[in-house]
Amino acid sequence: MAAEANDPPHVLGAFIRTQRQMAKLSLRQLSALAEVSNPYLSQIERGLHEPSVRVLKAIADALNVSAETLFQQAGLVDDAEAPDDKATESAIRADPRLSEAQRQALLVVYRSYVGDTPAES
Amino acid sequence: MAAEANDPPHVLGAFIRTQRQMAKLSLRQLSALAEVSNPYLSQIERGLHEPSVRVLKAIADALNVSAETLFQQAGLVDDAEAPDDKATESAIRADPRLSEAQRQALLVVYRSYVGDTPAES
DNA sequence: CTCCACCGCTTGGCATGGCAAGCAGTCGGC
DNA sequence: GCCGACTGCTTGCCATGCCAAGCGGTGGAG
Repeated sequence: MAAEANDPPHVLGAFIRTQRQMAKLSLRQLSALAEVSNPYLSQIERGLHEPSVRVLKAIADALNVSAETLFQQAGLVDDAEAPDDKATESAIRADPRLSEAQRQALLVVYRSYVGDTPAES
Repeated sequence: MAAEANDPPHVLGAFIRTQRQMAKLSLRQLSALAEVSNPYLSQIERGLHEPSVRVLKAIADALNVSAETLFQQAGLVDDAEAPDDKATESAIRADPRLSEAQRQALLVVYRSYVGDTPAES
């Protein structure tokens, strides 16, 4: 009953490793960018440790991913929180710098990403 | 001269304490809700410790504030620059429903619309 | 083949996170 | 007066985060 996939640190580590490899970085390169030691990064990637906020942020920065994304992987947005589904859409709608056409285009793209059909409700 | 205000843990602690008092909760009550020990919560509020991700999330939950808000107080969102102009960009960055690739793509499109070059780092 | 540079991983140890137990102070009832 | 029940805080102590040093393995240059 290893249940690897349910282990939060394990999931986070796998995600980080994947991101690192996609960015074509070696473990040491990333560790240098994030200013953490290379052994510790290795341990994080293999799920042996749950990194602190500071380290998590540093890694997110070095990988050019948003910190929120990593926090999500770290298992902290599991249920009770309202994920604020509408936040992005609202922001796009309210943005004064967009023309109407641009606004519509952006919304279409965004909805296709999140799998939200305009809803014929 | 203890630069209290600049100490990330100190700021975070003060914020938590304020939120707790606004919610009319005693220290022990909040500690029970968040499932952390009351002495430790006391230490966090006074800036003596920097809580882990797990504890931070638990406290955010118990206080009914978004985890993101606490992370911001914890000093890990140095992107920050987001007055009015950046509302849309922030929303995209924070959106949990986007994959990293999608997030980047959306940002590129948005920036091309508003004529904003990445500018930073 | 030897050497050097890189890869990722293991090990020991110090610093910090986090808790159980116990402290002093305040308030209301007896 | 004395007593519980509440407030927040201090003090050991163990578990964990995090790093310096060193390991074996691979691949190209001499």
